Amino acid sequence: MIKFILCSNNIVDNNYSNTEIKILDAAKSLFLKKGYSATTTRDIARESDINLAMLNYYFRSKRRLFEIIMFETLYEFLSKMVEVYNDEKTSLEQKLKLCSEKYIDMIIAEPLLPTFVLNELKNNPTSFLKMPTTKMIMKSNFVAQYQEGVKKGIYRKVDPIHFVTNVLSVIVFPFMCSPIIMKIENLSKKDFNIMMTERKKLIPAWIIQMIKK
Amino acid sequence: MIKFILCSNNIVDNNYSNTEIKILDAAKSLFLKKGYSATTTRDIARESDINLAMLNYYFRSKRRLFEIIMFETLYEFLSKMVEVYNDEKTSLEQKLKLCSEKYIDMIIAEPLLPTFVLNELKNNPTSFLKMPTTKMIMKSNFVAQYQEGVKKGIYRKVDPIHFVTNVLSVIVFPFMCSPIIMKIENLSKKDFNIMMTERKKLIPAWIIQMIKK
DNA sequence: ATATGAATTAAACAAATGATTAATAAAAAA
DNA sequence: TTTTTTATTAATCATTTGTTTAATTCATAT
Repeated sequence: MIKFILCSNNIVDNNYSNTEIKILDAAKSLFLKKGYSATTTRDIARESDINLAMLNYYFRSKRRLFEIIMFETLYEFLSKMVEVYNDEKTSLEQKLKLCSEKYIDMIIAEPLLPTFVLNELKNNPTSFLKMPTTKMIMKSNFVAQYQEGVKKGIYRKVDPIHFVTNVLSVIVFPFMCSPIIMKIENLSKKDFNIMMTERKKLIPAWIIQMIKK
Repeated sequence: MIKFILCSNNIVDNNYSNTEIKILDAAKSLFLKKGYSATTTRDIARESDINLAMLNYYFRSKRRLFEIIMFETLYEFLSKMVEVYNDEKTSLEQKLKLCSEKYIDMIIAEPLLPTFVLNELKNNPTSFLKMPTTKMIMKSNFVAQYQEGVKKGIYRKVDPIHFVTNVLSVIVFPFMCSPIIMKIENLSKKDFNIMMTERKKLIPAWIIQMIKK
């Protein structure tokens, strides 16, 4: 049984001391903002207002601290996915609506997460290998419902991986382009979030049109 | 008039000496692979097989070298965009086909580019501000044709920024997820590229279904 | 109250890193 | 050829960075 927990806003049983939590919070914030290499241990010490030596005292090394944060962040991310995708009670169309709402809210709350995850994953794909929930998406109720629809002749047939990829693409990618979109459309951060909120309703409709015969 | 040119495979009039080109090639490759902070000047010197001091002799600082590469990379990326989007002879549907083909080929040739650009842009959005072609996409023939279609009642009406964002999302995002997709689908790099090549045909059809009434 | 272990601190270390220097080699100009 | 400019090299500098140490404070149990 894994005993992990990352940040102060998490609820799972938490063995971490105050100091550890301060370190983890600051480190997560900095790693997300600047990435692994650009974040120094002294940055983390300053931001969390602890003595530099405490980082190594509690977490042994910067690398190990990073890996704990990476694991927790990935786990949190994937858990929220699985939750929606495997709900037996909802239809495919409801799931589409639920997951775009949930993801968009989640990323508005933590906008640096997607770029961070995908970027650090590129440098170290093995950290993803360890995650249990990884393959669950393709075996989820969500995909099964799509394939049923194909059988019934309601939906067009494509490899489910394309279907899932498309859904995630139109949800997540715009956030990764936020600096570009904000620039070319002259949007404030607030305006941008309004635009993303609009998409909560639009995306399910687009996806349905995309697959419906 | 800007006189820039980055790498050996570029053709524009090139004032750079052999040594400079070796440095630029190695630096681009390393910056793309590892990002700015994780790349050291000694890495670049080793990879380009030049003396460490030559980097500062020719480019003054690591930061300045990076900015040259970033500018050139962005410029190259955006130029290819504008080319397709502003072609007066092609229809919207042809443009969709052309641009998904062109982008997918481009990213297959340089798969690290999207993550690199978006990641480094997050750290320094001003570098994008300097680019001239930035706002051209929204004023392109591509967008105009979509809006015409809306007027004619052929296409559903949404803010063009959503339309453009969606097109780019389904083209680019899958590449940024390549480690994930390869993992959950058990694909080799070759298999993955085949899958992306499939999408060249699929994407234009999806987008049309998405917007057509 | 005292002793024991855990938590915290300031200082220091060793390696890495961006940048510079001073000397030398090569190329171009005189 | 000689002079002058440009390119290249090895060595060095000053910081920065991850990590450790040794001393000190704090908390807890005896």
